Amino acid sequence: MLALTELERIKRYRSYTPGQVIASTGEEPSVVGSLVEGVAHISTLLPDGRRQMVGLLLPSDFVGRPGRSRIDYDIVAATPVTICTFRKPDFERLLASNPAIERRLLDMTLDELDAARDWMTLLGRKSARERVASLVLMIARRDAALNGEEPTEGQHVPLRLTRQAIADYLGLTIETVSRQFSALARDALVAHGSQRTLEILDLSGLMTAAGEAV
Amino acid sequence: MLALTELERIKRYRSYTPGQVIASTGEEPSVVGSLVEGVAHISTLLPDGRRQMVGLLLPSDFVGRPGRSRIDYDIVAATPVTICTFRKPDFERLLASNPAIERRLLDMTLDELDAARDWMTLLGRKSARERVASLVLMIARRDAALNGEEPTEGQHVPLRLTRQAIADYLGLTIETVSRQFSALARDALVAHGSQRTLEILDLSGLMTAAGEAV
DNA sequence: CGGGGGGTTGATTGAATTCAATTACCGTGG
DNA sequence: CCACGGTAATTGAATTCAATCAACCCCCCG
Repeated sequence: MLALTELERIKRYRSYTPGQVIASTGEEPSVVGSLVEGVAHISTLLPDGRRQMVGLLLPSDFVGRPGRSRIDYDIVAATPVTICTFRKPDFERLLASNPAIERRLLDMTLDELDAARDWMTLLGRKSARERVASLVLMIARRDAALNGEEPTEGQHVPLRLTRQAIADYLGLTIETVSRQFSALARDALVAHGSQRTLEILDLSGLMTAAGEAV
Repeated sequence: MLALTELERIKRYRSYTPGQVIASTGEEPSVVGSLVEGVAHISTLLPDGRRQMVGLLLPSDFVGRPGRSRIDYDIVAATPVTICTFRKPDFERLLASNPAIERRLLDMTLDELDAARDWMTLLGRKSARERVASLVLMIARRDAALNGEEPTEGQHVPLRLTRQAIADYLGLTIETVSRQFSALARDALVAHGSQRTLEILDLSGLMTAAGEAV
């Protein structure tokens, strides 16, 4: 691909420490690029401090908005993060000269839209128990998919999120999240592992608890 | 633009009556195109019948998913709807030959993603009162924007949605929606007009009630 | 050894749902 | 034109689920 060398020439790497703000509401985002390593949170903040996470950025995800000057959410590094960035004009030029990249970007955005809509159903209609079970399943699926596998009983699921991040993601409080994890363990659907990891004991039970068809 | 005549040649019109299903979960969507007239709802359904609306299609919105074979939500006409459609292969060919259309599609999808994320904040963190007030403001803004205006006190806002549709949109029950409308009227923020219309009495009060900064 | 962040658990409160009854609205046909 | 039937909407009372307020634990790190 012709663009690759061009791309090599204009790319730069930036690193962020956990908690560091990558972009914030109202700003013109300074970076456009691709997340190479780590996890970042996309969240919105109501005037009184309530926070809702509206997206998760993982390696290979695109960061920033082509063709838009202002964003309405915050992007914060949750772990050490490395982003491969381009300056905006360079990137715009690259886009214009290479329709395939734009096509890829459209596909990724459509996937994000689907994910956002799934999440809307969770936030609008699911109970606390269903939300927590759904999150466990989502992470288990994503992890299994990395190796081209399906989630299985016995699978160890690393959450990689604090209780506060989980609560902000699920639209709950940390106390409720904690209670629901305990309840899922009490019902023998999952077992607590060490440090933010848990084990799936009953997959179909977990799916039922998540409000999915089994 | 060269593509216009080509476009004219391959387009077809389809009409739907209120309540008619335009596309449904699991299907390969038969239509790709642009909504010309009317309102359609995008919603997801949990196995036990709970429904969440995840999007609204209005004139000029794009319907369908380029490059994806299966959708995970239902699209239903809420009013009489007309869609300008293309057959998939025709449309794919058009896309390939005309990068500008793809760019436009990307922009529209990014806007939809922003809207979905706003809605996630509403669903995850706002109270019933805030949700109802937010909806009224959203519709008032959209209506005012059609004439290039801002929402004003005295403005008559046509909701054009049944209580059930509002409830499915806001992640509430119809009873709660009804109570909150009554409460907003009791507090003199809005006044009931006839048949699914209401009048804004106190704009900044309504914004406060919606959880926005004033 | 002390302190602090993250996490769990308990008691209480409160907001929204559920269950139930009533009223308003609208098109149809007598 | 009005009575009728059905759907949509409102209102009330009881219940439920999650938030809030508060105490405590655990473990790691200084």
